Amino acid sequence: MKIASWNVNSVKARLPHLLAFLEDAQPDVMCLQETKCLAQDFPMLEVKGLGYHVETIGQRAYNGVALLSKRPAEGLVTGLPGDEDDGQPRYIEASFGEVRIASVYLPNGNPVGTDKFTYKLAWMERLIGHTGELLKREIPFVLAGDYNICPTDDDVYDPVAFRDDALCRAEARSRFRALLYLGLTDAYRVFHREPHRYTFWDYQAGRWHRDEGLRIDHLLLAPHAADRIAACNIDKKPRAKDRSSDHTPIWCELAL
DNA sequence: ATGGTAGCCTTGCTA
Repeated sequence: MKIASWNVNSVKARLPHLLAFLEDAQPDVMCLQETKCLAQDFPMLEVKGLGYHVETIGQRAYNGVALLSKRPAEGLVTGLPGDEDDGQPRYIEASFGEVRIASVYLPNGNPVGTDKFTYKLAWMERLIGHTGELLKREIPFVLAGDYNICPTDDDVYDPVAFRDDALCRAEARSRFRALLYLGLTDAYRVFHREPHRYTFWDYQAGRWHRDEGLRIDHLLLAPHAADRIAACNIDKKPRAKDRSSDHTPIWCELAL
């Protein structure tokens, strides 16, 4: 089973690139973030035309997540549990056979010192709590998405410049590590130990051409999924295209 | 050199 994740930075602007990726990579489940459109405005026909089912929640201009899948989703959960007043569409989760998969769009949190950073940390606390609930079920699951966290300085092109950025701050990194201490596995690091491998390159200042990026998109595996991991990689080809997202897809293969 | 780019339905916000 192949699972991919991609922050597309507007699914409507990225539709040709998304369709090309689905055709080439043939993921069984594709997790999208920053779709930036209401569910009613999602380009359903084009995606369904490639044989994918679609589950999505969204709003105009910001946020939005989706699960595209070759088999229909079951047991859909929309919104991260733990705060009824949080209306930002950043989390969607469902089962595909025996595997449960979530598309996660963790808050950016910049600038530090504002309510945006407070919201990020609170959201992470809720994700930690919900992960604990999922672990109790003792099923294979994958939390895939844009975490807006560089786990270590090896995941940043310029750690000094980003020292006080919300993506690198200790408060955020410690909560990411808390997810790992609960038993989740960073799928990319199972196969790749080298530093400076990225999933995001800012549009500005020629960051892509200089390979000055961040590793902020992650596939976190529950123990029963980590037991079955066969491969994981970052696919840089979509980032090289014209009119690309600032992120590129990451995927893993589970022997399930 | 405190810049630069992209998307949205904008004239600023978010990233």
